[in-house]
Amino acid sequence: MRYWLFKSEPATWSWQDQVAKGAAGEEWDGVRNYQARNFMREMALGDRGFFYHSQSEKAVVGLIEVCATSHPDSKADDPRWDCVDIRALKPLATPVSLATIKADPQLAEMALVKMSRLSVQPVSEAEFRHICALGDTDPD
DNA sequence: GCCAACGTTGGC
DNA sequence: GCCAACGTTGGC
Repeated sequence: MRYWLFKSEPATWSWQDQVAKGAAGEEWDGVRNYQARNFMREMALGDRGFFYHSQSEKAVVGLIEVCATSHPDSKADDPRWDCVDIRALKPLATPVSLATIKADPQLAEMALVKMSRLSVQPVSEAEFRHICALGDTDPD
C-alpha cells in the first residue's frame, strides 16, 4: 500500500464536505497539474492518505482512502485530466499543523515542505505513521 | 495584501 | 527551442 496527501482549500472543499460524501466518496476533480495528475494515476484501490487544509488552516486534518482508481475528470473539458475518488475514513484526533511538520526533522523531506505548491503528493510509510502518531490517531 | 515559487503561454 | 510575460498557488 502507498500513502498520499491531498491538499484542499477548506473554503472550496473542506474535510467536512468530504465526510458528508460518506463511504461512496467523491471525485478529486479540478487538478490541472501534470505532476499531481501523474501521482493520481499511480494510486491503487485502498491506498491511504491525508486530507490537508491549505490557506487559513494549514494542517493535516483527516485520513482518507482511495475508493476509485484513475478515470477522466468529469468536470474537465479536456481529456488529459484524470483523477481518483477518495472517501473520508476518520479525522485526526489532533490536527497536525504545517508548523509542526516543518519543525520535525523526521518530516523535513516531505513534498509538503519542499514543494509547497504541489496539491497531490506521495507520503512515505514512515511519514504517514509519524504524522498519525503526532495526531494521536491510530493509522489503521 | 504581499511575495516567492513555479507552471503555462506565446512571440520570436 | 528559448525566454519573457503572465497567472496561480500558498505561506507568511
